[in-house]
Amino acid sequence: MRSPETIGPLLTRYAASKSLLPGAHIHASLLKSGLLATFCNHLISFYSKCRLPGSARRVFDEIPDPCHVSWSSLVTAYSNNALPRDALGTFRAMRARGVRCNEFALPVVLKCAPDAGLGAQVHAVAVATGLNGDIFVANALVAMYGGFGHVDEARKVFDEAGSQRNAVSWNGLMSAYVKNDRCSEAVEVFGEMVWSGLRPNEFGFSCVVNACTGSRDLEDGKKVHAMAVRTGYDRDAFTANALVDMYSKLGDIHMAAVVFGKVPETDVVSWNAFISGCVLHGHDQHALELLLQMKSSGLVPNVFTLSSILKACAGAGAFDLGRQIHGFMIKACADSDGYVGVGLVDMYGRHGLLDDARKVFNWWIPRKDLLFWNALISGCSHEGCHGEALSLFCRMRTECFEVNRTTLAAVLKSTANLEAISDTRQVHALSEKIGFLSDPHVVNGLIDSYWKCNCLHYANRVFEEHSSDNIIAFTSMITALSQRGQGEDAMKLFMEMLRKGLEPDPFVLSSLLNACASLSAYEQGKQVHAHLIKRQFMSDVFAGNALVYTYAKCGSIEDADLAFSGLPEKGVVSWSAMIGGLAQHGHGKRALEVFRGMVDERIAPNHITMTSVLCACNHAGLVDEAKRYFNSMKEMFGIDRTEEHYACMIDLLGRAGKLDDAMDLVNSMPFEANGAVWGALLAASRVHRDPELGKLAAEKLFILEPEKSGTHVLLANTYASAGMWDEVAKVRKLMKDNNVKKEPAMSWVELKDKVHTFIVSDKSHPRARDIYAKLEELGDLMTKAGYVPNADVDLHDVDRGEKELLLSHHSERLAVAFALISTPAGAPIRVKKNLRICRDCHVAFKFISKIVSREIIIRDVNRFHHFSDGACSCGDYW
DNA sequence: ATAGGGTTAG
Repeated sequence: MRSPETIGPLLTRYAASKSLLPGAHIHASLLKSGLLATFCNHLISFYSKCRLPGSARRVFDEIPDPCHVSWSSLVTAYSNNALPRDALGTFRAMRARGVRCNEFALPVVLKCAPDAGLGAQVHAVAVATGLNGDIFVANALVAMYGGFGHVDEARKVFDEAGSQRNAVSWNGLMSAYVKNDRCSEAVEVFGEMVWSGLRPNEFGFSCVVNACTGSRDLEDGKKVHAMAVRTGYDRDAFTANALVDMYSKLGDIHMAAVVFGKVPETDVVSWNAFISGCVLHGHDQHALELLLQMKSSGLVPNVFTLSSILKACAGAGAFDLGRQIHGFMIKACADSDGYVGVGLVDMYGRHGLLDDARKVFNWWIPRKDLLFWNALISGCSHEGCHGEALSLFCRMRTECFEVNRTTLAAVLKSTANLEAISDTRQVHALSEKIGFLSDPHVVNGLIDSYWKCNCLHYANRVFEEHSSDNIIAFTSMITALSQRGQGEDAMKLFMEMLRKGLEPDPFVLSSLLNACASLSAYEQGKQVHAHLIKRQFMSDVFAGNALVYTYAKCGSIEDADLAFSGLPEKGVVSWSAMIGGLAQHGHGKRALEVFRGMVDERIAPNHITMTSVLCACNHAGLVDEAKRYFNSMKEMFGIDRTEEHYACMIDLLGRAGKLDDAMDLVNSMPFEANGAVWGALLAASRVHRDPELGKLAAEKLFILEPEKSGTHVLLANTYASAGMWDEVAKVRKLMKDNNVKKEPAMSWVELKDKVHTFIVSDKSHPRARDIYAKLEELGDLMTKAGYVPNADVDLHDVDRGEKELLLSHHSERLAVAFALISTPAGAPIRVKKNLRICRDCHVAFKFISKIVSREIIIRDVNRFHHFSDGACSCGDYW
């Protein structure tokens, strides 16, 4: 037996190193020698630290008359071993017995308080016993109030602590603000602490970094980072991880990578922080690469990692990996974590695998909370099962009771697509009732839904109520306007937003780029690009993709290419945008090369990519390649053929003159042929002079799309191309009888900040005189160069000379002439047109491009034509 | 050298 005075320190040492066996041995010998009561407090503490609160309790029960230290040690044993109810019960028993409450018991009891009410009762005990003056107790009170959302109470306790305040007090107060979404105040508290002369420790640094993250304040964050480097606290594991989290959450992926590389001991949390930031900002592919690196560094991903990675899988189309994670989870029984389940429902939902999503949803009994419902409802909205989304929403209201902004936003997407005005109004009323009308996402959903339901009045009202300080409301309106072709109004609204002092973010700029794309506003697109650079948004994946798309739509495939090469990360959307752009510009071979590059990079194509690929084959006349892709896409990429793929294929076969093959495909496809299919066949029948097929297609179109005037014109042209003039006359009479009007052909050209609109024989433009003079001048030069007008197929009921004059006054010619007299020599000219370019203008622009030595780029409804030096990029195949 | 308070990833 050891000498009694060494026993206490020994037990303390065993407790610190959790050496259970030697400690238990001492316990036994104390029992034997009858000295237990002397060292009972050491023993209770020892068992508590060894995570054996039951043994601590048995020691306590052996003591005939436990003192206040024994009592508070037992309370601590329960509290520190996650038994809050036992801790509280023991505390009550101790109070009931009249045992003195000391300053050690209160903090651990406060940690166990289930709500602020009980916490306040403990606070009252502290005041009654005068223990509230103890700084440990005060700090614990600050933490308790902070944790239950009573920040102002926490502040009061903090203030009352006066000169006793220490670093823990400051950190606790900061944490209280951070936990209650008052991050900028937390940053201020940090400033006060520094000002008061107290040097922040590692807790303070990690806490203030989180505050900067929460208040999205990168400027302050960088200052704190610099300060941490100066004081060496950037080497602290928590602070380093918090810095990684800050940079990656705030979108500075580059700095996140730098800081991540300097984390002294990279752990799962560091990886998770970095990976989740990547996913948050759309760098899905990067996130997946990080997972591999993480695994090869020997760390095991946990549920945090997996739920981030599932999002990345959903975004990047890395669907096999998603399935592997699902399998891994079933095996590892990691299903208790709801986040991963939600990630699975979300991933399957976004992949169009609604059955799998439903299965996971129905199988995940343990925690079917709000998030699960949201994931499934979002999946349904996403996949177009809008009716199911609505009925799930109703079921949810009875089974789950809770609804949040994600739910509302998802269900509004469905009411929008169903154009269900009364449902939209009901969701609007519910949002108002439960206080979500201040939420930007809900406002966004409402505006969008009212737009789609054609209720401009309500959309405007919601917008005006929230427009003053809400950038998301502006973004919704700008998106809605640009999607409805009101690009100019979208630009105006953006200017208004700037005037109101709202800082543009990547979302609104991406939306604005779409407006530029729809307007073919190249110059304005470049300005938005400049905004993106100036505000350091170039690492934003969405904005980057929008740039590719916009430059392509504005006729500059070179700029699109540059934007594409500069993307920080290329996802399926980026590749598809580039392939689609190349396809529209007639660079079929290059589009296919890019597609092969995409496959080499192991980016899984989706159905949109495949449409672009087929479209590329179409514009370049690559029939065999198209057939190969069309026939093997299911097998190679797991993509089912959609109506669009069939329409594209039928168009391609028709254009190539394989009308029989095209009809075979129409008859064998699993869809009812739609307007796009018959339209393609009608166009093909005109080019390849098959009036019989033209008649059939036109008859279908008269039923399917009676509102479209183009059908009559194309049919008449088909007859005209086959020399069937009687039939031409019949169609013309039919048009007159049915009062069908040709959709007016229009062209647009951008000059500086303004888009100029022209219609045929337009005289309304302020510079009309100069424009017509230019056309006349060009006409002479063209005739000298060998140009012969081709007026055979024009439907206007006028004599030949007049027809030729009309041709030379087509809207695209006016637009080109206007650009010629308004822009410097040699500058390329970009014109957008609402119909297909006419044959005669196509010939004329070839001549003009050579005469004036300019590149003329025409975007028609179908594709781009680049005229340069007497030739067109389409090779006259269109 | 008997007990207590504040920090990280979805």
